Amino acid sequence: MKRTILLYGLAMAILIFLLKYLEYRLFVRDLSVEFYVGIVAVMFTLLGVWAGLRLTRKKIVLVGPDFILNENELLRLEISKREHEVLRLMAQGLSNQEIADKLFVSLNTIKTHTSNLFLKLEVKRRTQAVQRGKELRLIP
Amino acid sequence: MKRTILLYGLAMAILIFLLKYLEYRLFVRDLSVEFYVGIVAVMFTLLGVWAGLRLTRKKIVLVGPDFILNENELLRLEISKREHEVLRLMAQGLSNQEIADKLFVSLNTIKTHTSNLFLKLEVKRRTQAVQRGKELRLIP
DNA sequence: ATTGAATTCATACTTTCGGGTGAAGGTTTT
DNA sequence: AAAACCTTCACCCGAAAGTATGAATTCAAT
Repeated sequence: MKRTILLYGLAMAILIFLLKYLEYRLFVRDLSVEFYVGIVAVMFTLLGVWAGLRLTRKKIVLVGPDFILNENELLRLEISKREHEVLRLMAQGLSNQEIADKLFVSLNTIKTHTSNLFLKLEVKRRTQAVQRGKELRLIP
Repeated sequence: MKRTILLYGLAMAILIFLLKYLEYRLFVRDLSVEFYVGIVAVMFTLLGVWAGLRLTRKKIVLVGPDFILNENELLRLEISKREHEVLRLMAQGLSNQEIADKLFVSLNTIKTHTSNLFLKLEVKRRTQAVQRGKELRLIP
């Protein structure tokens, strides 16, 4: 905050210096006052934008879509589409049987997928898999 | 966005009108150019601050501590301290046995706690309990 | 002091999970 | 075509999780 104020003051000083310089140059050359005012207006608008954002920057953060799939990790860990899908459903608290029903495959198939997932994610339990999946942004 | 630009334009128009008015008044009264420029600078600085914040406002959000315990829900659901603690550890991917070891109690005790938690949270599995716990802000 | 809730533990039983192995059918790549 | 990979499924086994019931202990509140 103190730093921001100092920076603002510094910027102000530089601008005032520039303005004085412009004032000297432009008045000597007899340019219109409107043009001069325009430059002042533009410069201070930009300064205002900059200062305003700077003053609030520490409290703000960009908000994008709150989940962006990390496809690199999927590739790196060699997780297939089906496995990814199973991981998603697992993260929703479904049992293997429920996942099997939802995907119209057998319970054994899901077990295979989950086992492979645990290997690839280097975890031992589904709760940990969900955690890890979220950490790596594989699931929301 | 379109609205913002329109508002900015409108504000600009008003300011320009005011400036013209000031220009007329001040020059008639023979006030210094520096004073005039100062007013322009201040106004456009403020305009810049306002416009800058406005242009980014939709993308920003206040950042506080990222977890605030919802004690009301704990009371409402009649979840005891011990149960809450178990829920926390459960959310960290620990098995019942690991939780038991960490709390220096028997496995059976943890099972009792988890069972009661599932009843109170109205879920059937630990993965769902973790989900629910996060939804209700009982755990980070 | 008694009531009531919380915590602890046990036993017994069922269900779900997870590990290991193997294998058939399909697709893609080489 | 052959190799490599994905998906599917099966069977077995042990471990973990979850359900039900009952009970002893502690601790706060009435």
